[in-house]
Parts: sequence; C-alpha cells; structure tokens
Amino acid sequence: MANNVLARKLQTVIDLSEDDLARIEGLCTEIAAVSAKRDIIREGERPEHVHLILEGWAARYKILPDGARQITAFLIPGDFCDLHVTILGRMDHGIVAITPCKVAYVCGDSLDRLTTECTDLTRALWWTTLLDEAVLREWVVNNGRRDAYAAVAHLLCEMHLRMRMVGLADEGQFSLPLTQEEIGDATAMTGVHINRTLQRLRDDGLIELRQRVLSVRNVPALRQAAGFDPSYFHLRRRIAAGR
Amino acid sequence: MANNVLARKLQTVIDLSEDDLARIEGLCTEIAAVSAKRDIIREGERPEHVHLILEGWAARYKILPDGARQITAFLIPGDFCDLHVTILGRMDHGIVAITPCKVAYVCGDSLDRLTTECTDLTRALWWTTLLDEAVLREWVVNNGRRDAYAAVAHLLCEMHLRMRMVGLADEGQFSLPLTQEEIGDATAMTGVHINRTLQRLRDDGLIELRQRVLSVRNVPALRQAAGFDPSYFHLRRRIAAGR
DNA sequence: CGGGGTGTTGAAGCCTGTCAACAATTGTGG
DNA sequence: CCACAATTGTTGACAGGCTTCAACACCCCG
Repeated sequence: MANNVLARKLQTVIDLSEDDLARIEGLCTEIAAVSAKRDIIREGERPEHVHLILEGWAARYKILPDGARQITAFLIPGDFCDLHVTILGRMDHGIVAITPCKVAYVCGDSLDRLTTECTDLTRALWWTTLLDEAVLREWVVNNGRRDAYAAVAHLLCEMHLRMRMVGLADEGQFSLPLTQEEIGDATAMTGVHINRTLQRLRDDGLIELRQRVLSVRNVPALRQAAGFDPSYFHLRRRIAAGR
Repeated sequence: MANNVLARKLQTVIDLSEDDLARIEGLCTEIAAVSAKRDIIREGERPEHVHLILEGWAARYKILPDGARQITAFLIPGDFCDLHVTILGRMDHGIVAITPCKVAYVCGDSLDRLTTECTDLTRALWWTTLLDEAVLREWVVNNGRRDAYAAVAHLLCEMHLRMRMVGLADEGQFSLPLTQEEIGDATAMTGVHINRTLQRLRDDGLIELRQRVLSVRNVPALRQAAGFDPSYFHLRRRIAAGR
C-alpha cells in the first residue's frame, strides 16, 4: 500500500506507476499544521495554493444570516479542500479544522504541469472532484428525504467507506472525531436530537461509539437502516464491500 | 447575443471567439426530442453520448427505498446532464424531462478533441461542472437549515438567475414549468406545504405565479427572505444583479 | 483540581406531514 | 370545439418528528 494518502485514494480507481507515485509525493512538500477549530480557508479568500488534507478531519461549511451553520462536507486525509478555486477564483464557503490537521500546500503550477503531462493522473483527479459531487448529491438526499435515524446511519456508512478507501479504517472500526453538535450541523439537526438518535442506533446493536471511535457492529444492518448503496462511489468491487 | 444556449451560458464567464462559437455549435448536431415525464437517462445506464439540454426543463433525481423522490438539480437549457459519466462511467441517478425537451447528443470524441485543442473552452466547461457543485452545496443548505419560506424563495432566486444567464428571463419574469409537487421534491417538502408557502410569498407581495410563469415582484425583498447571495455563481458583476 | 466543552435527559411547542375532500386547470379524444 | 378525464391546486383538521430550553452529569486537559 502506498505511503501517501492521496496515492492510496487514487489507487482505488487507477493503478499508479512508480513515476506517478513520485509525482504525487512531490506535490506534498510544503506542509503546515493547523490546530483544531481554526479555519484552513475562509469564505471570500483567493488562495494561491491548493490545500490537501494529509492528517486529521476538516469540514466545509456555510454560515446563514441567522448564524446557523450547515456543514456541506467532511474532509479526511487524501481530500482536496479547494481544487475548484483554481478556476472559480474565490471561496464561496469556509473550511475549518475539526481536529488538529496536517495540510499540504500544493502549488498550482506543479498541478498544471501534472495535468499536461500525465493524462491518467489527471483523470484520477477529475474523478476525485466528481466523487465529491456524487457525495454532495447524497447529502441533499440525506438532509431532504431521510429521517434522523437513516440520515445519521447514512453519514456513518459514508465516512466508514471513505476511511477504508484511504486505509484508515480496519474491520468496521475507525476514528470518528466529531462532536454530536458537528454531526448535527452536517445532517441538519440539533445536537440533542443526534444524541437520542445515536442512542437508538446503539440500542439496536448497529454501532458502538466511545471515545471518538466508531465500531460498526453490523455493517449490512446499518446499511439497510440507512438505505446506503455504495455504488455512487464508483469503486472497484472489492473495496465497496463492507469489510 | 449568441444563438446557442450553451454559448450564451459560457459567455457569462469568458469571451468566445468566432471559432469557439462554431465549435460549440458543432457539438449540437444530433438532436432528439424527449416528451415530458420521460427519462432522459436512467440510473445505472452507461450513456455513450453526453446529453445537453437545448430546450425545456429536466430534473436529476434519486429514488429512496421507500419510494420517496429527491430532486437534486433542475436542468435548464445550456446544462449538461452527464458530463461526469465520461469519467465515472455509470449513472448513479436518473434524469427526467419535466417539460418536453430538446436534447443534444454530444459525441464524447468531439468533446475530447475540443478539450485538447481549446484551453479556454475547456476551462469554461470545467467552470460549468464546478458551478453545478456550488449550486449543489447551496441545495444542501436549502434542505438543511432553511425553513420552507426561505427555501422556496431561495430556489426561485436561483432559477431566476440561471434563466437570466441563458437569456430566458426578462425583467423579473420567466417560465417556471414546475408543479408544486416537483418544487416539493426539490426542497424536501410536500406539495401541500409548498402550496401554503407559495401563498405566503404571494401575500407578502414578493412573487406572482400563474400559468407556470413566475413574476418576481420585488427582487431585493425575495433575496432577503431567502438569504440569497449570488456570489456562489462566480459571475461577472453585472449579470448577478437583480435585473 | 477546577473549568469548559461535551453528552444526557425531560417537558413543552412548533413546523411540517398526513389524509381527505373538493375546486380549478390542463389535456385528450370524439 | 366541446365534453370528459386526469392532473394539479387548495383548504381544513389532526398527528408527529424534531426543536427549544434548561438542568445536570461527565470527561478530558491544563
């Protein structure tokens, strides 16, 4: 398994040559540490670099006029924060570190060079963007048509699969460093109701969640409760399976 | 103003040369008519062509296990249905024609040729994809943190601006061929509640909606009620303004 | 050891859903 | 062009899921 999280993620869709691996590694030379609750990028900024999460969790969010917060994505190692800014120019939302993070500052030029020289890698980067979009569509469904129980279950299924994709989950257990309030800001509910919902998921024997570690007790049952169908990830067969 | 809807849309972000216009026109040679309520593409399909809406409205949607439908996007003239399928391969959702539509079947090869030969046009196509993503983030917010009144208002603001971008709205008035049920499937509410919400918007003097034509009586007030900030469209200044 | 953030619990209220009936509009076939 | 059917819009009463508010327990960190 590759050393670099981004490489591990891309390997879920294409095979990488030694040269590819070296190029990816070469993108991640400038690294910064961001402490928890600090913004990695703020709305309105025009960042010069593209930010790539190497360690820790972060969240995309929007703040509404009344002060409410909606998280529109969780970012885990291997995820780009702002691949789109190279074209759109300006951030239309903020990104905050949930845990302490290590973030790579990828220079736009080296990305450009990569996209002209390696068509396979370029396709894989396109894929990450389109995957983000597919995940986002699923979040619309989550906030729209699923009740609390299914929505929370679906979020857990998604994060489980994504953590597995980058080798950060083993046997149905992985680090989930979210407060109930943060889960609520993602699924559009209050922390209080997330609390009650997690209790039901626990009581039903689907999960265990202690000390910020989630254990999925019963993958098929959790997926069923969530109505989770991993095909929107467009993965090779093996990885999409529960374990 | 360009004749082709896609060209009009792209002109909101870049200037197009005569050559560019001709190339865009050249993409739209094979055209099919799809009648209302027919699927343009079904979930699971692997379309050979990329579909581009030339006339009419369509909707991206997902069906949940219990049969509920969530619309994740409305597609209007100038919108691509499945630019992503060239990379992801398989549709993870369906697209249905809301009104009778004219759809261009764009051949993947001619798109590939365009992307290797015209860097500006390629950037503009990237932009359309990234814009779709920005809109999707706003829909997560809509289904999550906005109440019925603000959510419906926001949807109307969005569609108004998008229709203006392709020259299909004049002076705060445009064709909105949606049933209240369809608006409900987009904003995650029932048709009944959409009905009551639209009445409130009417009573408050913000809109008029008759015979599938929406008149925005008071653009600033509607935007205020929605918490609508057009900056997520990343447009040139003039177009983003209300009229 | 103390304090701030986080998790937990209960009671009350509101927004939206559900169901059902009817009105209005649109579409269709003769 | 009319008559009928089907879809869409409208209204009311009632139910329910989630929110709000508030108090308290817990836990980790300095």
